Amino acid sequence: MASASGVIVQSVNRALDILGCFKGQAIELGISEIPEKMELSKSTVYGLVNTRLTKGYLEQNPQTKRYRLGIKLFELGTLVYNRMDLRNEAKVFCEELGGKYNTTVHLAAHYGDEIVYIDKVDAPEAVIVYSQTGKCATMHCTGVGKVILAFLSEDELKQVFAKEDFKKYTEHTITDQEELYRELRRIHSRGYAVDNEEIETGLRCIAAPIFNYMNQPVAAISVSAPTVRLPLEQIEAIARDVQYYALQISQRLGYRS
Amino acid sequence: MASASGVIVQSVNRALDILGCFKGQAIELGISEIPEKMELSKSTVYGLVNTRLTKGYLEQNPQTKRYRLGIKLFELGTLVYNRMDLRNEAKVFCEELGGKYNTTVHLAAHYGDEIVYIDKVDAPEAVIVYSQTGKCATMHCTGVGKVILAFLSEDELKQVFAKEDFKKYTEHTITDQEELYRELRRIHSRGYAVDNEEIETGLRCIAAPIFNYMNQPVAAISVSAPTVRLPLEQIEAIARDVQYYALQISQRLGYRS
DNA sequence: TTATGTATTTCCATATAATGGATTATCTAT
DNA sequence: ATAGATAATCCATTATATGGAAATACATAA
Repeated sequence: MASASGVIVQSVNRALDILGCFKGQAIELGISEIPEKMELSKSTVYGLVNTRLTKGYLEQNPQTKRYRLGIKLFELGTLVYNRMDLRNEAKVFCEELGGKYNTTVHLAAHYGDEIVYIDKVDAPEAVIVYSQTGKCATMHCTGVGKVILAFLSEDELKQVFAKEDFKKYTEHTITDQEELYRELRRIHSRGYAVDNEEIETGLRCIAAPIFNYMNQPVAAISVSAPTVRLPLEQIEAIARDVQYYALQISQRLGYRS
Repeated sequence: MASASGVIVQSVNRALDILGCFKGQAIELGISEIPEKMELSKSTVYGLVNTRLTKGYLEQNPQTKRYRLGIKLFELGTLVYNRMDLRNEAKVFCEELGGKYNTTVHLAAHYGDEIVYIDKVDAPEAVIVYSQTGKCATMHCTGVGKVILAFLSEDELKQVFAKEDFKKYTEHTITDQEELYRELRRIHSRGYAVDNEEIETGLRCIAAPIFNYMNQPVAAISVSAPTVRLPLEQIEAIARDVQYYALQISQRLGYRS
């Protein structure tokens, strides 16, 4: 994925970059705001945008003339969602795990150089549920992120480190690269990761890796809950269980230890 | 949307058509199966596919070398989903309606010349739930489809009729164009549509239209349940309630009767 | 192991089609 | 009515996408 080998069609590439502009805060963009974000002339952007528009990949607000991501992306997105083998295999295990500890369970997958949440099972007693599904996990301060990093090869890890900015979310967030390396080694040796209020104060999280038949860490599951419900002294016991479920899923993917 | 006005960038257009090839039964396609489905040379397709590949809009199975829709579509799809104003506005009303009659409630929106299910609230007692979300509704044999058709202008209706093939799903499916016209007039005058086992035997469904501030039928909601739970003699009463909720949503969109 | 067939990937010269700059049209607000 | 801002259109130029052919990779069978 990250390997930019082979033929790249410029206009298609640019059109895809334009879609990327809509991932930020701005839900709608005017036609002249897009060239500001990328080195392109307005008329070039216009052609690209207009092409996507006619196909429903972008929509235009008839009042404001501004553009936003279109329904076709939703259609294809749900297709991808429904066809995701990993998600389908993991579903029952995630539900069982969540029910056991009354925690939210996340399933995240590793694609190229990002980790994407692909499913979530809410805690039975959950009150407010805000879905991370479809979003990218930060690598350095989430359980699923760290545990996948911990099992990557040295090369892959370097590549990820080069792109990730180690933003500080809480006072527990590990922002020092050396310290993160040590943490990853620790995670690797014990087989699970703990996010101890590193992305949000008051939230703790235990994650274990999922491997495919080639022994690659293609995904991870995690249980997360307020610190009071995941007390430090219980972590090791729960982690073993998370690892157990992760192994079940791995085996469904053809993994044999 | 359907208006192919303005500049169209050929390669982008073709790249989007390629994505469309993956909407059918075939989840994965080989590079040489794609040119079969569209008038293009293999190397052209290769360039287009490869470009999408590097951006994560397509993925390649390393074993089989075959392609499938990529994670980026899922990411953007969920963005679209979360940002859909209509869905956010309608949510509470759909839930209330579903709870009241213990039925599944669907919300579908009208985009260009298709009607897409954008949300679903399961019946509280539902056992098997299979989500239509993200899929297109057939226009001639679903409640939401018919009720939106019924409020389109003559021109728009003609355009839709030209594209839709009136496939017969059950013995109740209306396949005759003239008969469908009569049905649509009936729906228009009484303000709601009934799908009486027209897409699936044993399933009945009542739908009402949602209008925007320009009085256009931009969406519809429907309640659906096994025929035994929506007996014919209760339909009119329930329909009035469905219309009521639809009106609430319409007003949220700025509609003023 | 070698041969054979199938599917993918790469190469390259050519002409087409995408591009950027300039112009015009369309709104919005004053 | 006017100004200002933004969107849409036009068009000549050349960079770029394209199709045909060739090469590679891979799987299956001899």
